[in-house]
Amino acid sequence: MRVTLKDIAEAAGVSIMTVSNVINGKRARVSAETVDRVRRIVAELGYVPNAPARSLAARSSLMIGLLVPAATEDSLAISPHNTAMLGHIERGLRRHGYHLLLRGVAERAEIAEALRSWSLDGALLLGFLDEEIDGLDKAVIGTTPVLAVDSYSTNPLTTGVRSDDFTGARLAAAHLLDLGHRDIVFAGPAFTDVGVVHERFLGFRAAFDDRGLSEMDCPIEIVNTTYDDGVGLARRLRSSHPGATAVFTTADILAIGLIDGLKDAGTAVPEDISVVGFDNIDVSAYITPKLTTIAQDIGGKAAVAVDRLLAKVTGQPSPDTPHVLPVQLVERASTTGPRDR
Amino acid sequence: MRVTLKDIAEAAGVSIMTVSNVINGKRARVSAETVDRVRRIVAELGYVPNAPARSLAARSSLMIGLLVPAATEDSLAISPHNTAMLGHIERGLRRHGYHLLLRGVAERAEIAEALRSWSLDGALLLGFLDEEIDGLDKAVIGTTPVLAVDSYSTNPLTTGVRSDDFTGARLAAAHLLDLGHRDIVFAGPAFTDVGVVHERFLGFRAAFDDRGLSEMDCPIEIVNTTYDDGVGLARRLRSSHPGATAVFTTADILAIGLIDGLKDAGTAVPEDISVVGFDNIDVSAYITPKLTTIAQDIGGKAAVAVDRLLAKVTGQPSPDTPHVLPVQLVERASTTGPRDR
DNA sequence: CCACGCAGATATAGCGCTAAACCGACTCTG
DNA sequence: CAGAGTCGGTTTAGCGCTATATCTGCGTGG
Repeated sequence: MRVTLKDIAEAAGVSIMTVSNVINGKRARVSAETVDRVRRIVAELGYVPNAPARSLAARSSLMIGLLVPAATEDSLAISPHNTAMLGHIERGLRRHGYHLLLRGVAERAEIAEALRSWSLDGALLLGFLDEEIDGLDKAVIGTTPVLAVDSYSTNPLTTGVRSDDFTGARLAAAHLLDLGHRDIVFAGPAFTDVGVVHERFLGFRAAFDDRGLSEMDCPIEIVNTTYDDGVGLARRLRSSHPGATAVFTTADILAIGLIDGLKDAGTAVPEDISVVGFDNIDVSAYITPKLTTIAQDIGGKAAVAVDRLLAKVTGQPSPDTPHVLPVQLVERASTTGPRDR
Repeated sequence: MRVTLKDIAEAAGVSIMTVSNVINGKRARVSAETVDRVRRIVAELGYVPNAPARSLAARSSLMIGLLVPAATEDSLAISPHNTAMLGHIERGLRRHGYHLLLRGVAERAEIAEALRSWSLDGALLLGFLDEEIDGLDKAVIGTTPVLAVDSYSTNPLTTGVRSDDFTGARLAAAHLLDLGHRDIVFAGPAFTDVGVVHERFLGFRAAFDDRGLSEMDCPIEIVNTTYDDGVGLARRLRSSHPGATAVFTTADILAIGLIDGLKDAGTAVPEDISVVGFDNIDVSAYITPKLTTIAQDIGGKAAVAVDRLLAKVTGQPSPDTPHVLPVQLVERASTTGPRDR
């Protein structure tokens, strides 16, 4: 029924190992004629190697796990930014001959389980909280190469790749300040004293410091990063921060919801309120007004993540400092000077 | 180093099979005390089953392949609609204890290879061309349950799930006709005499027939379904179809590009040209004007696909007619009567 | 009191593949 | 011309797990 090495071996009149060697390109110890013959029979019989068997014997599966945080609820499980990363990562891995096991992770414990069960050759952790990454010690990870993307964890086992969030936020805030805004709201998810959001907050503050505006009040709005949360924020913004003339958000999708919510409430963007996003997802260029945002190099981040992980997988020592990708301000139409119509 | 069944067995003073039975919940032949003891030791030693070994021995991997068409070029490999499906499918599979192997497929032959190599328990084919699905005979598929999503192929091996494309297009065209449009362009990718796009074309024409407008000219614009293609279409629309007052597109992302292109060229949407999309991806509600489109029940489609596939996987006979999900017109702001300002 | 069934296990035999050791026949080479 | 390679393989020994017998007491009914 299923064609195995044995079948090929019998048909070709050689041993099973010879066939294996041919298939794996270890032609060193096989004559050219034998290679040809085996190749022909493989094609004839439509042989396809059995991956589990290969994994079991070789202790390598050519499979890379991609773990992404997933909500247990019914909301969109994968963020737009992670979705964009996903496509690039899949392509990158495929080009290198690896396969991708996609796994949404709802609870912390699942990370460990996912890592160890599938004898994965390696795993990429996309956008987890730093404390989750911190918790991954040798006992949990075992010997699986793991790399965290977008993490500020100092866990040496997961040293990975991220964007320059600090500079991004600083650029965004500088842009708003230079336009003349002074009452700027920082909108993003709850953060502790470390992590992506915290870093963006620091960058945001730094722009004020740069201009000697350290004493200035910077209202913070804690809000999740979905479209609906943006709409919700818009609803309460006028009452909670009546004087605000600009909002810096930590995610484009949040900014987009915010803009739509503001427009629905009759607040003009950018005339009444300027909005800056972060990520530069595709959609940001499609909306009206086109979103001013901080562009992350998504393709670059994915490529570095894949390269670094595969290097680790093939046993090369990996650097112990994260690769930080530059970001840049993409000035579009959602920002202008205050009362500047 | 790695904890195996053998280690547990030794520690518990039982045979390896007893441990295996406990782990797989076949407690029928194991006493309650033994179950407890083994359970405790499993937890203590942090045992996690080795999936490849299990797959090899049990000829079942708990892995479902998700194959999506992928461009070889650098463009976004996964369409927005498939991306949306992806999230729902992953969640559905995870809830049932299955894992997801995501695989972009650039060439036809890869489908066969992907299907057979990973002793997948089943596979979902997302949005492939009908002729590609047709080519999947017993010899290619083997015994792997396979289900095609969004296909009109009559291949009984892949009978799956799709939306009611015909009705969707008919609704869209009817909507435009009812608004008074007569010169409507059909914009979508090249199609043959079968398949999603063809079906939408038939539905589009049917709306004309319904109104006794069979003789009416329906210009067709062959265009791929990306944002950029939409922009490109906008550029040539005025010259190629100067009289057109409305465009029906086969994908939202194409419609969005078209709208942006038209706006850039100074053509007002919907005042000068009405645009209807298809899919109702999230973005369609974010743009300005909000896109009138045909909503597919993405969550429903994903759920049915998962349910049907898993039924097949567990050996239940599967229906030989595709599950067709209803669609509905979502009337938003990108359509209005011609010259109706 | 003896086959007989049955709970509670265990022993055996692979699944399909690979790593590593081994082997015979040649070819060098000093 | 003996010892040391090389070539072109083959054999052996699993990887960690599961399916399928098989075994061992022990209570039972006839």
